[in-house]
Amino acid sequence: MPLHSSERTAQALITKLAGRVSLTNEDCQVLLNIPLHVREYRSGEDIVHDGETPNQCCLVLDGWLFRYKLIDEGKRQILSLHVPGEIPDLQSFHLRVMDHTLAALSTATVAMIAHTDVRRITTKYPHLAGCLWRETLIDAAIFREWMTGLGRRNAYVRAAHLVCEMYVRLEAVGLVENHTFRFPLTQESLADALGLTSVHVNRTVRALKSDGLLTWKNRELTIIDWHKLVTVAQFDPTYLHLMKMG
Amino acid sequence: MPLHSSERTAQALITKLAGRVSLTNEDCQVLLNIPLHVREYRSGEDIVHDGETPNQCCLVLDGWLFRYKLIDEGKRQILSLHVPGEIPDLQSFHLRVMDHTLAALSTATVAMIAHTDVRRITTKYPHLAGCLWRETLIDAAIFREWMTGLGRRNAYVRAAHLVCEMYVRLEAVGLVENHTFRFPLTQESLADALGLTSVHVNRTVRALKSDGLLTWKNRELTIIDWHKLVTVAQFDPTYLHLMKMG
DNA sequence: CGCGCTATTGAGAGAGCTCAATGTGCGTGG
DNA sequence: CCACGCACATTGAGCTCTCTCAATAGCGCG
Repeated sequence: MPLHSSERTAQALITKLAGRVSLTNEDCQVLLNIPLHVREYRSGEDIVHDGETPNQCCLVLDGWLFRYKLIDEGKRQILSLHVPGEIPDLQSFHLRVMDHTLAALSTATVAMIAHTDVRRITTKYPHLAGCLWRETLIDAAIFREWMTGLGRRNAYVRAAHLVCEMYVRLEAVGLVENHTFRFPLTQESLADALGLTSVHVNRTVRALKSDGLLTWKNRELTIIDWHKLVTVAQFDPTYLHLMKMG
Repeated sequence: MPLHSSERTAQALITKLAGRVSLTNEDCQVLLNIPLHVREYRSGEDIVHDGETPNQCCLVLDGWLFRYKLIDEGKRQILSLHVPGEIPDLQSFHLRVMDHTLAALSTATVAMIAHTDVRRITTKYPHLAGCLWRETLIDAAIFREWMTGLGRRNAYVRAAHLVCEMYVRLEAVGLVENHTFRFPLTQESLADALGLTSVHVNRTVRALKSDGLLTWKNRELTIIDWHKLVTVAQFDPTYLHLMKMG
């Protein structure tokens, strides 16, 4: 029997959280009953803008989102990439004003959750509050790793590291098949994520390909030599905190 | 009448939180009753190490702490600086393993808080849980700003931006006097925070000084021209989320 | 068929790095 | 009170990673 639309969507969140913490049956029931408002975004479309004061946040159901800041004369830094099961703007629940913009990287389906509902749940169910808090902390852990790359890793290593990270994150939500996954970035957006120019990304990616580490074509990326990639990137997935807790 | 030592220390946290959210009398009472264990650290001493699984976190009472990651061959990225009133490793409450190291930047006094006590409080007082959650979100907001600097700002602007940030953060806890504050970094640690080499930091700082923006001597930094500094850095303090909420 | 977006390539320039030497201030011990 | 050691700061010179500018190529879609 097919699930209701709202159940199907909340299921994404449950699956994600359940992969990281222990959820009781009650927890699951509560999550399944959150009112959701499903919405589609086109690639490149802004969802919540820098400076706004949102009263809802969004759960990614399908496609990728990303967050970015703009500084003088069109310079852009991409702060994070978000895949299904994540709530990229959960911070807006406790921080009134957006200090960056959330947008769709590809065509994307998201489920909006009202802050009032989040408040109701976090007040009544401390364990669920803890789960959500934890998600925002993992977010921050990823920021720390990116900072380290931006400050101390060269272009080649930094790119390799990002590929490792996205591979592991997508694996965790079942979106990798045959070492292959959708990687819906343009070279320009990849450049903005890595703090480079698109010209240099082009050369860096070419090197990664010609060194036999990966292939990337038509928004599909395939890992050719995981071991070498991990070695190059000095990739240690601890910071993704995928282990269960609580 | 002098406060008890533990009251005096918890007061630091209350003052900090009260500057950002509304605390009820009950909230304050709860905070004042947290068992604390005060401890001193020498400059440079590690407090919690990468890979550890701490069962407590620490409130800064005096001095500065910092967090960092080490990568191959001694490269170091400083991820954050922490001043009195902050709880730099609060994330360890929900993330079992440390993905970075917390250390003392200067001689520092901290108050240790057991995770069990945090759990007791956050479970029973959702509003306080929210306050603490919010603190970790502000942490993450600062990460985002630093990432933007690391990826997209040049050395001069990045350094100016950090000075602006620390000025505002210290102002908020009353540690600025006459546009002057303690800035206990060496050029080497500043370099690791900015993702530069100490040689380049030396030249960058010289430029900031000779452009009449600031002075910095004997670990004391004075802002000479705040307006120009803000303009150079394109500094907008929104991301510090100093406005009250909730 | 042609427009628009994305990717690719070349060549020159520059911000920031590396290596290495020198300077400065301060605490310690004789 | 001076000598010494140590940590930190400063400076020079050459180098390289990444950027800028600009041109060309490929591809999907109306």
